[in-house]
Amino acid sequence: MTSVEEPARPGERIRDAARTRAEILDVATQEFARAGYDGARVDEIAAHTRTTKRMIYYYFGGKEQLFTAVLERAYGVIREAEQQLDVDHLDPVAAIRRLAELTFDHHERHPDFIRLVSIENIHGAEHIAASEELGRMGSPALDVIRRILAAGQESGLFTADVDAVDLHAMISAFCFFRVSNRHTFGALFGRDLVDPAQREHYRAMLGDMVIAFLTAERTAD
Amino acid sequence: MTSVEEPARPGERIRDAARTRAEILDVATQEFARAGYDGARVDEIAAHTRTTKRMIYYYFGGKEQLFTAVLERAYGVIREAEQQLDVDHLDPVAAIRRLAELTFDHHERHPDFIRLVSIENIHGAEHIAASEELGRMGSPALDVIRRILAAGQESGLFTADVDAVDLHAMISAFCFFRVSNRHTFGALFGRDLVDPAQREHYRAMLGDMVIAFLTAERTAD
DNA sequence: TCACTAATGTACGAACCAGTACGTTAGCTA
DNA sequence: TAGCTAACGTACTGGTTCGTACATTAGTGA
Repeated sequence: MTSVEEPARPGERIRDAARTRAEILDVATQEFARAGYDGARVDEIAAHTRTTKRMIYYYFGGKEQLFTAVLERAYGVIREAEQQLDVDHLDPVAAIRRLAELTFDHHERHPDFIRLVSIENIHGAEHIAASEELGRMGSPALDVIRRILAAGQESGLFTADVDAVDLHAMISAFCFFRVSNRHTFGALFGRDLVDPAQREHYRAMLGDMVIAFLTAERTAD
Repeated sequence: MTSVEEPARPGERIRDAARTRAEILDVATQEFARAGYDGARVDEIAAHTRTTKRMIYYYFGGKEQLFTAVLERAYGVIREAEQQLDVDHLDPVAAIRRLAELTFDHHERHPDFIRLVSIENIHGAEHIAASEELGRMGSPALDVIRRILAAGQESGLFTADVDAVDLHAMISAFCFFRVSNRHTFGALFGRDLVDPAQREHYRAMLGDMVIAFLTAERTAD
């Protein structure tokens, strides 16, 4: 995230709206991800900031809107990563694998994002619904998938006639679950899905799974 | 769940420890699944019960232990379903598909269970760790998968040499995500993954995916 | 340089909420 | 049938937590 670090001279009151706002967002992201929406404490967020609780209400209006802003930024980050993806020079099989790995890597690097999304789902995605920004912005990943699928299906490489949204769900499911359910899965089955030593194993497994699905001979249709 | 419905004659105080305990568990399951751990209100649980808050503390000790008891029962339900599964008469391919469908069906029928597990993950699976019962009981599904995999790999039908835990993770990921992330996914991509009209579609997709993965020709090894 | 406003800080209130002290009664058993 | 205990109810408390009223100052534009 875009953490702001400025040498705060003690006793001096420096005014910087953008910095204060950004700092609140940074800390709020951590706190919400740590404890969930209701478990998060506004006072705790303020305490980890160089400003006071008053500023949270000044800039965001309330806990609810703060969480929405946190979500907006977190989704913005993954969208940026997706936009940077360039797979037009790859053949469909390699392109799909690359895309899947991007999702895999992003989810692994941003467990806070995963937690925020889990939390938002517990609350019925009401903050996304309340956010204009989140409704507006589409998904670059979906566009990429659409193009790869079209190419793969046209060339006959891909036998499955899935649509982009479903394929995105399949990829996301694997990547998301690995991080989101790490703790219960580990406690129940004694295997840490996010163990760094197993990282390449699962990354390959995801690619193999998606490619196998897309290229399998259909027995009967 | 095992809801208990007894005609409560008004003004009369009927004593039934088992019924009271079960009723608290029923209501607590709903309340925790609805609002998350910190969002859930002990008073609210009590209010939807024919008894009082005092009884929650009498039987369970506290909010924390109540949530643990709720989790224990929820996991018990899926374990029972898994134990009923009999796939020994099926060939490996059909057997794996049947097992995947069992998970699919259970997750779809028990969204509360999914929410509880999501909530438990937000809290680092600390309640599972604190529960003797949950640590003790293994997973019948894993045993089944192990047997099917062994048969499939021996007969040469399965080319992938996955292990049971990983395959279980793959199946669970798809089934879990579909329910757990229903709201954010729906809000962002405009597709309801739990739409009844799409049920068979996703159920087949899951089976196709798993079978394709297990039976794909490996290009290089 | 003066005045105005955006930005910030302090102190507090009102509601909420987990947990408990204390009192009561149903139903079993000796 | 007496008495004992498991099962239950009422009423309250102490701490917490979101939110705000009110006061203050930094920086900017006229």
